[in-house]
Amino acid sequence: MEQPDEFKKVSMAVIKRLPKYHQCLLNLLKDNVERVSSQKLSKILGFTASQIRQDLNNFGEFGQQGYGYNVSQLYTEISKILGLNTSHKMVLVGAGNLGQALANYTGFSTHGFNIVAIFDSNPKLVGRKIKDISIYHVEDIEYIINENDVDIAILAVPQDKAEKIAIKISKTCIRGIWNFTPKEITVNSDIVVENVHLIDSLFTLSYHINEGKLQERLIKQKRKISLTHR
Amino acid sequence: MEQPDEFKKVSMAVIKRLPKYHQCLLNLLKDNVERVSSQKLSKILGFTASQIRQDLNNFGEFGQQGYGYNVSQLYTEISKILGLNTSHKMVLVGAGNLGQALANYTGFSTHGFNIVAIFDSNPKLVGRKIKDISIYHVEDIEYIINENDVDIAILAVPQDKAEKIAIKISKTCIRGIWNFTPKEITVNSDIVVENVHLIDSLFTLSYHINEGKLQERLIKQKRKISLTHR
DNA sequence: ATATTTATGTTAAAACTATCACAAACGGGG
DNA sequence: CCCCGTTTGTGATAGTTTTAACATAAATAT
Ligand SMILES: NC(=O)c1ccc[n+]([C@@H]2O[C@H](COP(=O)([O-])OP(=O)(O)OC[C@H]3O[C@@H](n4cnc5c(N)ncnc54)[C@H](O)[C@@H]3O)[C@@H](O)[C@H]2O)c1
Ligand SMILES: NC(=O)c1ccc[n+]([C@@H]2O[C@H](COP(=O)([O-])OP(=O)(O)OC[C@H]3O[C@@H](n4cnc5c(N)ncnc54)[C@H](O)[C@@H]3O)[C@@H](O)[C@H]2O)c1
Repeated sequence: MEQPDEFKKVSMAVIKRLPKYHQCLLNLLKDNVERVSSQKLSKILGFTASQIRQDLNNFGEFGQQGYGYNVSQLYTEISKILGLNTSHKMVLVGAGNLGQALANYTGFSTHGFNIVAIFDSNPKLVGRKIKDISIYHVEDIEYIINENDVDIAILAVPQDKAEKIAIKISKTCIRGIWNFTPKEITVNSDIVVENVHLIDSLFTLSYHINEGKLQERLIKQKRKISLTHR
Repeated sequence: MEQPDEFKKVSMAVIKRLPKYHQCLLNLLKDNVERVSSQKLSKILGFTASQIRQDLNNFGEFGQQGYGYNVSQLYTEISKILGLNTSHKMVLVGAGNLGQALANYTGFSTHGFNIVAIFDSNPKLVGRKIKDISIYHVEDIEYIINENDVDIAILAVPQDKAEKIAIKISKTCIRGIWNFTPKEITVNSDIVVENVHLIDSLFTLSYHINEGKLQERLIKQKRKISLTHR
């Protein structure tokens, strides 16, 4: 089952770091920095230089001995790898609290991610606009997605509605779902799902805040806490 | 420098799964399920039964051979580990698009995370309320945090303001910062920072959507892409 | 030209995670 | 009370990710 190097799957750990490289290189580019070494990147990003070289080598030989990496070239390559060289059309489903915040945010379109339509089930919202983007009734979603060649659907609906909508749009030309509901959605197709589970993030923060007390508790007990069910 | 077992640091990978266990057990509890085996949890969560047992063993011996885990007990224990047995006071900094969405969300308080004050620099917002929570001027933030024994600060301000505010509140009784700005903030103290980098999440989604094309490109080249800087 | 410095790509080792496998403990039924 | 099926906790194993080391190549200085 050994695969040749070229087709070896890139690990999730590496992929998660790519946006950091992208951001960092964009900053360097803005500062008119022409070249950068893994060493310098290491200083900025806090990853080891070795890791940076290995990460980049998953995708190609972008550097040169004695010179380092050309900032502009590397930025372009990483953009391509992340699929940022072409722009993306998105739809937003759910124009509630979170949906409206996302619709009003300008930071996505600066990277080529544009919301082209918004959907809701609330008749009071349908027909309105957010930043010139029309809100349509969710029943028209499949048609509008296909008609406009939309890439990505942002899910910001109540969690009990998430699954149904996900299944619905999985029959369109949608390639990815950006899911803001706490629900773990599963679509049986080649659609990619990226979850933003804010509660998990908050709980992780809480864990770290609580870590000290947790240790104290264990130290007092002098050994593992053991339970019996009655 | 070997540490005894009880004090061995729990790995990040495990911590990230704890909220999943918590959610899952809450669901079981609601369904009045009394006991559960690692096997059954495995079915629900998609982790291996072995991993689940090892994860839980980082914190104690919560199960019993031949019986499994008592849902209610395990839920309580995981809640304690995550620091959810006591309620948390939070402040929100930045009452813009995202800030308002977060302030209006009820899902945090159901887990004991309550926003007790909101801060902004915009005089038009100061004095108003969101869901009965007053918006104060950000210059009063240190006083109000300390006065109310606030745990957590939510950062939803423009990114160029993030660092300054972070430094300011790091001198209060704040224990954790939940950072929604793209800025990587560093506070030189024992304050925990949890980042929600939405752009990174979107880029990761984009990567996966683009993955197919990326492979094609590599296959056509028949080997790694190699660059020279001139 | 040639030597020296810089810095990559890559191989090897170390550290970290996940899975396997099984003895030991418990529950329940006869 | 004892047997048998269940299921944990754990030590061993396998797999993954990170870090270290270095041969090699380009750039720069001499
Ligand atoms: N607001 C937050 O800060 C926040 C934080 C974490 C998670 N979330 C999650 O994000 C999701 C949205 O949160 P929110 O606060 O914006 O909720 P919300 O109730 O304010 O908005 C939900 C919107 O979805 C619309 N809707 C309902 N059913 C629909 C359907 N079938 N099709 C299309 N639209 C439909 C509603 O009309 C409403 O406008 C929820 O799942 C929530 O759990 C929100
Ligand atoms: N809205 C989104 O969907 C979204 C998505 C990703 C990231 N973000 C990030 O979240 C942050 C907030 O985004 P937003 O869309 O809500 O922006 P916004 O401009 O709507 O809101 C920012 C708010 O912060 C206030 N503010 C400015 N300076 C302040 C200061 N010194 N102290 C206190 N308050 C101050 C402003 O008055 C404003 O109300 C930004 O860093 C943004 O990059 C937002």
